[in-house]
Amino acid sequence: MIRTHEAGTLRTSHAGQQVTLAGWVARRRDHGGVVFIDLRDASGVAQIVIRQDELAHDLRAEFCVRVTGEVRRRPAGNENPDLPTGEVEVAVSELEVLAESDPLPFPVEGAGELSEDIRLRYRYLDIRRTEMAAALRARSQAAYLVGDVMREHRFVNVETPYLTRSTPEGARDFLVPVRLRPGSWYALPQSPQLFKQLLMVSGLERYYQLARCFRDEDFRADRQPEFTQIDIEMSFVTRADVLQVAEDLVARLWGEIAGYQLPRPIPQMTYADAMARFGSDKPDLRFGFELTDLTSYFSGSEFRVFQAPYVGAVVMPGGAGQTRRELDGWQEWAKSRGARGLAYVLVGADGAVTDSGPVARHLTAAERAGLPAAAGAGAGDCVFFAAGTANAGRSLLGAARLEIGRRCGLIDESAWAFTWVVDAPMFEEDGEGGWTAVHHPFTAPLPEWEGKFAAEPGGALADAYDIVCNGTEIGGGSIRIHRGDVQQQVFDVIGLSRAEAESKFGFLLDALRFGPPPHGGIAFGWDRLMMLLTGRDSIRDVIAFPKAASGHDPLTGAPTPITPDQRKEAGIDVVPGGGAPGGGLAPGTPAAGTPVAPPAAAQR
RNA sequence: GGUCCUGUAGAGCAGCUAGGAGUGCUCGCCACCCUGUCAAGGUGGAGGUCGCGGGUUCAAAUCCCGUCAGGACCGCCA
Repeated sequence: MIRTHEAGTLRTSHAGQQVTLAGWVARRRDHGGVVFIDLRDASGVAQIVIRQDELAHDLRAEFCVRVTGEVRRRPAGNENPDLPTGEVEVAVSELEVLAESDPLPFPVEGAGELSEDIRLRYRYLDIRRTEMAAALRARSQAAYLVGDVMREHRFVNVETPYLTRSTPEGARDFLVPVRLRPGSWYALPQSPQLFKQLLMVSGLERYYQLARCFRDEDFRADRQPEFTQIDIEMSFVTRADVLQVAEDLVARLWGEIAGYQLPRPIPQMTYADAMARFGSDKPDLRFGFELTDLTSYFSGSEFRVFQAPYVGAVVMPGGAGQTRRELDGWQEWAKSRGARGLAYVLVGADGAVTDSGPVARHLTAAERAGLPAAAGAGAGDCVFFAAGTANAGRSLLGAARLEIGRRCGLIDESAWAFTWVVDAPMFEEDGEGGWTAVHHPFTAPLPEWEGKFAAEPGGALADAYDIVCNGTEIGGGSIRIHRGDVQQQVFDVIGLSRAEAESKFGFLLDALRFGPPPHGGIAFGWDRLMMLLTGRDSIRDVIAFPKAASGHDPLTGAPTPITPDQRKEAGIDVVPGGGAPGGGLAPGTPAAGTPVAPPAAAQR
């Protein structure tokens, strides 16, 4: 080693020792006759003192240096209590510049807010900053904890392929051309879902993996095109067994990283409850102000807007004091979410509904009189309404509830509020008269729905569970279908023909013919989970080299065009069907609107 | 595909509502001074296509149109 000690480890017990340190110039304080340098390495910072060395004046921020000298107690009164090493300093006898640094594109030390673009372009400098380094260290520590917990539960860590088969359902795939089979493409996995189910058929019984997943969809602050899941699957289990393991994992992570003792078991609520009470399948339980259902209250109303399948309300405490401009702002807010507006009434200081707003004058005296109590509003509050279909109305009110929570400071930022949301619907209408799987088509129905989900898809409930923390879904899973006939019924409901099913999932259906065990699992969004655990606002702050929100990598410039030669060699423009090895079109009808038909299943 | 916000020196910003010379702030950078600082301090200095293009105007960082880039959200994300 070219150093004897790490800077952040020096203490008074080292006083009198000769040490050699190596690291970066975090700060320099040049007094002419004496120069102080804060030397930073991965362990922390130590002050070094340089006298009568001309080289010291030429040091600049982020020079990489090596120093040798004696550790001394600082003179009385000059200790720095803010620094772990603040009682000592190194009196330098030798100074060597290992590498100089150009002037920095942005301050590495003491930086406040920085544009993310420049941080990503010089990500290696960004990671020198303690906040970023701390996030990556926390992530590493958390990954070790996951390994510990999974090993204690005797899970087998298996790596599943990154080069796999395109599955047209769900998100868009990232595609990889294959030189040896011109015109044929691999897809990067959206999740290891099918492989982990195959591993259950294999009899491993307990599988986990920190798996990279790829989805070619638009970005959000908490969404990246490649992201990591803690992927878990278990055999011979019921829902309760999976939740037990999941809670063990979450409890360990929050206990050791956030110092938070997770209450066990984590409470559960049904999907239907979550939607009715919070207007969301991932409710933020850090504050109350649940939605109220006023459908029956207004069932006889003459007000045409309230003659709807669903009328609901949410209360904004103190909202009656809002200016006209603020109330109009809510209309704009609602319109930006695709709603017509957000009706409201204001409750006066006397506890009675005032005449303000466009709704109050349409209500009868009786309706107005009972409204505050029915909506749970008190004097000075504002009641927002949504009327329409239950789904749309509740979603709007749920979003309004979150917005109220933010604007009114109702959310305790230091709180952790976990819940399971269980029993989601199996299917939802696809808008074209058919059904589509809410979760994925391998999700098992609740036991009581097993015999009848096909006859009544709209009401069928899945044996599925999402874990929600502070209004963010951090994981989700289900008990899977392990019988081929049930799987086939699901495919029938979602209108997937036998030929299509065979073409797309034939390998899974094959496997289900060979004694598949009952199984189920869960996957946690690792990046999102770390974002919560480290208190960051963006998933990009817990990923070493993320893509920018615009969809590219400012550091490397990827993605880039390829050369005509690369294009030719990869066989990108080759249309399979006759010429390509193993070619021929898939059996059944190729997906409509797909210009190039997918190749036949390769397993045949 | 859509809505909104942002773009001014190397970094972070103010200036824009109400047009009047690149007017300003903090940090950084360069030179010099300085032997106890720890966001060191002091003196002096350099650094600008006000994202880009067009329009209105006697005059545009400022108003209008377009465009590009970055960000947040809706759609999308089984």
